[in-house]
Amino acid sequence: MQKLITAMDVAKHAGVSQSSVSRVYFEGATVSAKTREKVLAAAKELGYRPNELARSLITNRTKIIGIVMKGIQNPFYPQVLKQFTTTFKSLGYSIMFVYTNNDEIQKEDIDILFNYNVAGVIITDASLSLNAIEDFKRYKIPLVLFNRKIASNDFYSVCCNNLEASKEIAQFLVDKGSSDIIYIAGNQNTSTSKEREQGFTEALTKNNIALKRIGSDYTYEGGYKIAQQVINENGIPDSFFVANDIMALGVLDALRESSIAIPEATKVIGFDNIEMASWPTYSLTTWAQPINEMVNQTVSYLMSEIEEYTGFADNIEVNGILIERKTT
Amino acid sequence: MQKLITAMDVAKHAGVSQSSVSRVYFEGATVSAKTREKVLAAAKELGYRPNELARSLITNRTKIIGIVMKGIQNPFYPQVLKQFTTTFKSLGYSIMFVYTNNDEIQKEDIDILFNYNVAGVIITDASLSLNAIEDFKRYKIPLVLFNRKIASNDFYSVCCNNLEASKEIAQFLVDKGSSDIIYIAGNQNTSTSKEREQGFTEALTKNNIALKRIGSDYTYEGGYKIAQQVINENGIPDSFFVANDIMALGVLDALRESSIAIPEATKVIGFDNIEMASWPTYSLTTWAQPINEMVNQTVSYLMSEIEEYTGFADNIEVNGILIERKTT
DNA sequence: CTGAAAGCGCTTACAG
DNA sequence: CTGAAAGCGCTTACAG
Repeated sequence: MQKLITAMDVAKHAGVSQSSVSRVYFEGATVSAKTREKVLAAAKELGYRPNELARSLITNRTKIIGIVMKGIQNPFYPQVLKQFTTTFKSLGYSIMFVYTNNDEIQKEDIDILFNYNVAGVIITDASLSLNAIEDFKRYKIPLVLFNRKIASNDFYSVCCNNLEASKEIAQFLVDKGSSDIIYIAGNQNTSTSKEREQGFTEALTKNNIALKRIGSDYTYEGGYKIAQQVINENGIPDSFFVANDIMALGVLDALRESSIAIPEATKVIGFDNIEMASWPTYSLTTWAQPINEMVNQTVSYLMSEIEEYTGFADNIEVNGILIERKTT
Repeated sequence: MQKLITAMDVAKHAGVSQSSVSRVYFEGATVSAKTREKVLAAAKELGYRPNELARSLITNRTKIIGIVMKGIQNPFYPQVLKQFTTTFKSLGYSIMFVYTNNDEIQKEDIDILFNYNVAGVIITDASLSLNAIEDFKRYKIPLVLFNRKIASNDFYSVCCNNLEASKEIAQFLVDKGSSDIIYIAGNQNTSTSKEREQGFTEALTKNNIALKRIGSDYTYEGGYKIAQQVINENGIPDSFFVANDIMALGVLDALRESSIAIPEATKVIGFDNIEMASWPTYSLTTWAQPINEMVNQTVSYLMSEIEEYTGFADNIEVNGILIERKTT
């Protein structure tokens, strides 16, 4: 390994003390313009850069945010990741990325983040095992559940207002004249799918319509298969409310393969407003999740908890908006 | 901030020295079974975990790999990210994720990775500014350019064999009877687009066919617009070779909107084999990039350079395979 | 096999 | 404003 240029090397070269070098790179420290100049010149010449690891060790705080993601196959999440990365970068924070297959985050998934002493963690589209919950509490690491909440209410979560959204969606379909409606759910036990189902059911009940529910898994293939099944077995309803866009695209494709006219014979509405929903082939009516605002809420909570840990928990719900396109 | 449990705390609790605690957690160190037991028991009780930052500082090496990604909107790359994360995790490495908008990676994009003293870096779908090149050389950080190469040949790159692939694609189209063929290029200056164009041109020339080339930008919208333009201005060719799948989907959608029968009136072939290419709506013929093998080549190079830095550079080309679907 | 001690590259009271 | 010194939590020769 290459010998690192350290603050000591720069100090010698500049004829100042190592502390002075440190002060030049530490925001808020006071150094005279003259010293700063000498240090920066020496640093440039030697190719010095402050070692972030040493910094983190001595200050006992890192500028790393852990992001744990499951559904990276769903185009919604790369967008989210992009937003987070960009926003945190502007605040001087880096992203440690963890991919997991677990619906319920396990201790093993996050161990490494704790070992690196991350400043905060964001978990998207997954819940937490008891083990993991304990660790977050024990080590007082700020956590935000993004687009998912957990039953215990022990952590801060940021979601779209799913209940309100699905009520509006239901009313929208009813107003369009639908009375025979199928809800295609996402993975069981996910708060998003449950809430969307709940709001939807409530609004339908108000209109004296019984909900038909079919379970699926938040994937394109899941939506595709379920729609085929509906076509073959149940007959086509007036409309489908599909718990996320990527499934809705599967539903659309299956309906088309059976030459079912949309929106004439049946209507389809999704959730998320992923990029593909706006493609002319799909032109999917959907609910836009306000990613920007959700990201901002998450970031500002984390920043304040990093500043001073309180463990404060809340479920934040951000309003979205219906995007009407050609499938309704 | 919470007081950390350190090796010293564990040592006192277990009645051994701090060195012994360290040895229990350091692979390859020798400790008696008895000591190990005492230490682990104490550690468990106290909730000790070795501080990765202190470790990295003293050993002067981290277990962090930086991944710099530009095209996260293209579904090809989330897949790549997933593979890298999974593979590196099994090797004990974590991922620091950097998103950038720059076609040419700038010093600012990677500064933070150097400050964290990452063990290695992967840059996908982007090239390097001179500044950045210098830094990688100067600090001797192993680097792999993934799915992109740069002119200077100074770094290891891992790509699909674009030249061979595009030759085969050309021959495939010619064999299908095409003689009027348009190539829709990706971003200018990207090695992938240039190589695909070159191989394609060579094979067409052999068949006495002149290439028609239109530049675009590797996005869905880009493909869509170009195809509309072709429809309105140039007339439909026998077939399109589109430099990546996401653009090809845009092309398909535009053709369909104009009710152009595929593959009867014109054929379309893409590159990447992203998941959506297999969706029944698209069923796009394409070239499958062997992601797994590309990832493995990247990882094994990085691992050996981390073991012992040589700065060895090479351009690795991995063979892919034509996936024939319904658009040809 | 184990412990005492040096040292990784920083920040930060403490004097001056 | 600046320097000398302690200390963050580890690894690793060095003795024993």
